[in-house]
Amino acid sequence: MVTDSKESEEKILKAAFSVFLRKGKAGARMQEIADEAGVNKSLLHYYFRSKDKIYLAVLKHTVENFILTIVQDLELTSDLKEIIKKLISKQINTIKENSQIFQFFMGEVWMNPDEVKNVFRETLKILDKSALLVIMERIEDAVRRKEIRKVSPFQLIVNIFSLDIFFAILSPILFEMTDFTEAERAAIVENRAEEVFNFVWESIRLRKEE
Amino acid sequence: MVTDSKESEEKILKAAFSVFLRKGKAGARMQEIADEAGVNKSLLHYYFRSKDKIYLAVLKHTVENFILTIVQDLELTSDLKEIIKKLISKQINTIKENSQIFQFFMGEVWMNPDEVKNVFRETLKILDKSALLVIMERIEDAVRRKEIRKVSPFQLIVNIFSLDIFFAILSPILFEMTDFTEAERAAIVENRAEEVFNFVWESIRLRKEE
DNA sequence: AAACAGTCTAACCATTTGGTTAATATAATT
DNA sequence: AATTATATTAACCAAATGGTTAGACTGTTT
Repeated sequence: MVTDSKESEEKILKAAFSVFLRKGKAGARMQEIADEAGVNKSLLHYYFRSKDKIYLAVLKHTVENFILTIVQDLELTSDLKEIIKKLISKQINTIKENSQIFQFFMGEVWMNPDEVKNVFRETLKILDKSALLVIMERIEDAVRRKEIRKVSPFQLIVNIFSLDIFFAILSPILFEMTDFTEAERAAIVENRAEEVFNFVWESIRLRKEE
Repeated sequence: MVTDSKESEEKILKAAFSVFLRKGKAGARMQEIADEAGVNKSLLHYYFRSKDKIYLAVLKHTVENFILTIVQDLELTSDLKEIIKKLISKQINTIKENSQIFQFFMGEVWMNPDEVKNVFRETLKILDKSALLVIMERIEDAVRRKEIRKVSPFQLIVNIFSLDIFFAILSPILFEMTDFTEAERAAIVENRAEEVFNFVWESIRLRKEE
């Protein structure tokens, strides 16, 4: 039944997103995407020309998500401490809710580094980076005001994101190295945002006498 | 020419390692492995039964590398500060030298989480974990001696490794967000170990009056 | 030197895969 | 209602892929 023209395209994209995220570029199958979209396989080639093109669409979406997660649009509290606390908690929540996206991204970065890099560059041109710039300014402000020690805003943000994402992706495996019970593990995951904030803030805040 | 029996097996393994690391499980091709090993494709099935089995061998090797990188065998300086400094610099060097392994690992974790988890568990049983335990004890000692603030040894080690590996894998892409020149980027990469150590140490060291 | 066992290969196979084609169904336009 | 443009599908195809088989080569044992 020919119901609706552009809805098919969306259904395909949605299905492609789901399949590529689960199987990766090499593992994804056109037939599986078609099935999941409830559509004939030829239609995939009708709307997108090839597997590569569909993959590209998915990759774009993924990269956008990735960047927006790092940046995060925060209400601009004046207090850097609050800004960082909110940034971390928002990042961790976003990662938790979309962990597949980030795992996929980490995987594809290595499989198709050039393609990912290109898409990354393109996406950066389009996206609004003001939120990131504001945070960086706040960090520099705080350094000037001696609220925190001298740090590179870029490296600080990278450090924060590292602490957020790596744990989110690998914690199930890392826990294998420990004797924690299920309950303890859950508690650690639950408190990760606080732990990261503490770790970061203790590192950068300036004490009175220093 | 039939030269040597067990050398073929090794050549195959080596080639498999190279191909799987570059292409991932789904993207790797038996023929490519055979070619790279300079061997008939049937021989792959003669020594290993299937693609899955070869993959498993590669995965095991990878996981071992991964764990050994986290753990690192250090000479046991008495000073925790020195231990951490050495741990970070060794981890970063290992990651830099074998970045493919870690990128592959991060990718496979999400594609075959259960398989990876199993291999991880198995490998943990075999490997000598005493080095890790010693470091953890040192951390707890240092807490007792009020050299550092109260931290969970597990989380501290995870945090350190996060800061090491995430940057190593993603820095080329993250730099796209900045205006750094090539020289500046190189300098940042070069100094990453020091940056991480500072970040960590500033976070955990206890000041006199605290 | 004959028999044997282990190693290795060429040829082959069934299945899967991305992609194409030609025809059909539906919606839009005249 | 006839024509045209757009969606959609079933059937098909060539190439690629993991795997098998039957035989050949080589070194060892008898």
